Amino acid sequence: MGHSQAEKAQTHERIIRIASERLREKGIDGVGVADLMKEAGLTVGGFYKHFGSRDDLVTEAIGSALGSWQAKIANKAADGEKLTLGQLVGSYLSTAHRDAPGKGCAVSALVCDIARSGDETRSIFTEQVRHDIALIAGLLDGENAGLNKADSNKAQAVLTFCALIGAVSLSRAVSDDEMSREILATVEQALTGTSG
Amino acid sequence: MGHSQAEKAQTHERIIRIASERLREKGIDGVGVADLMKEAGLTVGGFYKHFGSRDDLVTEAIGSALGSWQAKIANKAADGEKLTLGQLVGSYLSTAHRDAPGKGCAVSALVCDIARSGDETRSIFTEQVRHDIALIAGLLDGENAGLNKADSNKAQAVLTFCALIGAVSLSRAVSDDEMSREILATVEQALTGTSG
DNA sequence: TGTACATCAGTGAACGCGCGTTCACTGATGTAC
DNA sequence: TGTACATCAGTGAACGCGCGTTCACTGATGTAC
Repeated sequence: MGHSQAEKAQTHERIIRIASERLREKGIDGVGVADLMKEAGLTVGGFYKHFGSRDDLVTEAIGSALGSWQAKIANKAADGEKLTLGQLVGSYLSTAHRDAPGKGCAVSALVCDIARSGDETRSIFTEQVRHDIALIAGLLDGENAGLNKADSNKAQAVLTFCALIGAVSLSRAVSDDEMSREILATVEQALTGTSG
Repeated sequence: MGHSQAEKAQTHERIIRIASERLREKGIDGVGVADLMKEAGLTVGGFYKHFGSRDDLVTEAIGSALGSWQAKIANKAADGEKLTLGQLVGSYLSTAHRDAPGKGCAVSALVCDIARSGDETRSIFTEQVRHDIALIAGLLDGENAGLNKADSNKAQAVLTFCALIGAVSLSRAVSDDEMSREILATVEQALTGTSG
């Protein structure tokens, strides 16, 4: 039952990290405060030393979840050579990503829930989407040597983003594994093959 | 408090219709049995004369919701001349559809929820998606006079479907109206303009 | 450097509300005679 | 055709469980002297 300032910060982050995974897996209404604290090795009561309410945690955890995937991509890009669109699309539309929503992109895991959420969450979400689309548009720069770069890249980036979100969402909801894989493979082919 | 066999069937359909709208609007966890019955002009207790449990209702209502949008499209096609891809995409990506999820396509309204649902619901969903993709592929027949019709149409239909779902989902979750409209307009342009 | 004391992260029981479900009851339907 | 009776859709109060939140308490941290 010891506690220092540093420990509190660690605990806080631990709760957020667990919550951000469980939220992506089970949805906003699928995670309970008691279960979350138990998984963090704590008891319920302590929760309110970290968050004003369950809603506050959800807002913070979704923000964290939205950022974490982008951070993963950024790390991958920073690690070695620069990231290509093909790599991004390939990993996004992989069965590994489909099967691990908790560690994956929060946009495709939570779009529906966020559409029903409050202004704060939706506003954080909006900036994330804006950022993601810009990131894709940037990657298109390398591939498209066409005319009207800025505008056409932006449009192509929006289409690409929508297709990615739609494909992963559908591949998770569909119960037929063959169809699920077909959706992922087809969209990957369309976005990285002779498209754009 | 009167009741005949015909009245019971009507009541059952009324509950399902209301539930299918509210589910699309508020998600699976967002609708309560008591509220639903109240909106249908009834009291809670009677619910179990129609459904074994809340889960049973949800399964049936989602099935109904998934079918209803397709039925709407079918009617539109049957009414006058035959439906074109441009018309389908245009109405799907309209702000009217975005702003009325309760009366719109259940796929984009509930993908995330369905991914977390039981086998029965996901299986019904799967067949609906299969059907929708076939419908789009059929519409592409009219427009694409290219080679390898069957295969390329199927692939293009999958991409189109994913983009539609993604675009509407995102347009609803984003809080910036300008960005929301941009997503819809950009994807419509990409799918009906010089794409494919 | 040691000692007394305030702070506060974490505990775990208890509270209270919402909601799905149950149940005894009502009265119109519709069948049996 | 009329009458007695069984059925069952719908009522509304009550139950019980889950879950978010509160609260009195504990004991290590870290500051004041």
